[in-house]
Amino acid sequence: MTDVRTESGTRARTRRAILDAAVDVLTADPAASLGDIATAAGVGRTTVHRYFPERADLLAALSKSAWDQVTEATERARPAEGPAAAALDRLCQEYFDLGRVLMLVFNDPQQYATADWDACSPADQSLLDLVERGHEDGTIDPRLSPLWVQNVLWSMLYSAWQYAQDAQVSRHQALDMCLYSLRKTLRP
Amino acid sequence: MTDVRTESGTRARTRRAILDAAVDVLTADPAASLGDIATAAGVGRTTVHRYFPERADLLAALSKSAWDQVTEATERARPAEGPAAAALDRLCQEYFDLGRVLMLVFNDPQQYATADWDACSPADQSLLDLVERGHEDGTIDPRLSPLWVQNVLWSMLYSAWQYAQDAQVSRHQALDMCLYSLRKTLRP
DNA sequence: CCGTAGCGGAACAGCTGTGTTCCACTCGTA
DNA sequence: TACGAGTGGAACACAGCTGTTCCGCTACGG
Repeated sequence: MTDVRTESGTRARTRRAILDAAVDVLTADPAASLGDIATAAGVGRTTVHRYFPERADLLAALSKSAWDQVTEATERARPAEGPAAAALDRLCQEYFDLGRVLMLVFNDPQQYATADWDACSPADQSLLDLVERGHEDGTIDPRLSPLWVQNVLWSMLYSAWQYAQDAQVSRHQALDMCLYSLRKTLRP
Repeated sequence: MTDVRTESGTRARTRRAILDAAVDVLTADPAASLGDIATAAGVGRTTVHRYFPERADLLAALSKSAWDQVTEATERARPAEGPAAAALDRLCQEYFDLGRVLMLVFNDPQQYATADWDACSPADQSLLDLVERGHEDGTIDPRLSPLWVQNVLWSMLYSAWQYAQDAQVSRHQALDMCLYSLRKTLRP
């Protein structure tokens, strides 16, 4: 009945509306109340509680949603194919498109850290593997450890999102800058 | 009487203790209560209110403190002397030492945005000037706009702090990685 | 030794967010 | 038309944080 997968069409739709609104509102103000989220979703606060009994449940669902999106994006980028540097390029582009959803799990990781997320996720792992492959095939600077590359990739993405907001620059241009800089950094 | 500059020795000391504790606690949990901060400072909650009547006053003082530290660090780096790339190196090192204080104003800029801070501060401005100088003297890649360099610098610093925490890596090594990567990115 | 500066703690009222319950409303559909 | 699913809103109790007041304590200097 309450199983997500066997939900009716309407229920699934309002559930999504709430989650989407939560992303919008919480990125703007991480301490926003459930009332704010409900309003943004065009929904009563009661309804929010119907779908997510406690605040933590909503946050967990949000975290899982983000996790799923990252996993899908990672698969789309086919990180194991071709030269490592090129694969990392694809990965970067895919992640960039996810946008705001990821700003959340960045800014307060401890908020959204659930059982799924805290451990080294498959997506994280495939990135680390990718970097090691790059060390071997000579397309990534061996002085840069996988963990450091991971850090730089994410923070560079963060920069790009910020840049697209602050400067009057298209998302495409911001991504270009990001890729250009990242390539220079990783180049052997 | 309540003027910060004419405070007695003891008052100045407890004021600092509260501010320091606030940095510690708020970096760990941005939504921490005043009680938590008071406890961390080894001080009664009443005392906190004696120095900072409202929460906003404490946050403003924190913001101002961070602002002052950034300004001092910027001056120490002498951003207008020598080749631009080298000056930016010095700037990066100075900023890195400020550490956690800056994580605060990053993570929720709208929290700490005061009249001083929101406008383009002298520190920000001298960084932007520095990059333009680098374009002219040929030590910084002209394809990278000043604003983008600013974004990258800060997020690279953030990476380094994160890296020093997560990986079992000394702060010095993290800074080395940061500088190495930044140099590669900015190189013409 | 006394007075004052500085502090801690208890107590209080007010506010905001949360979680819950209950009732009424509006749709589709059998 | 009657029914049930899905919803919104009002109302409530509860908890936590905040800001304030007041009282008692300690330490230090004249």
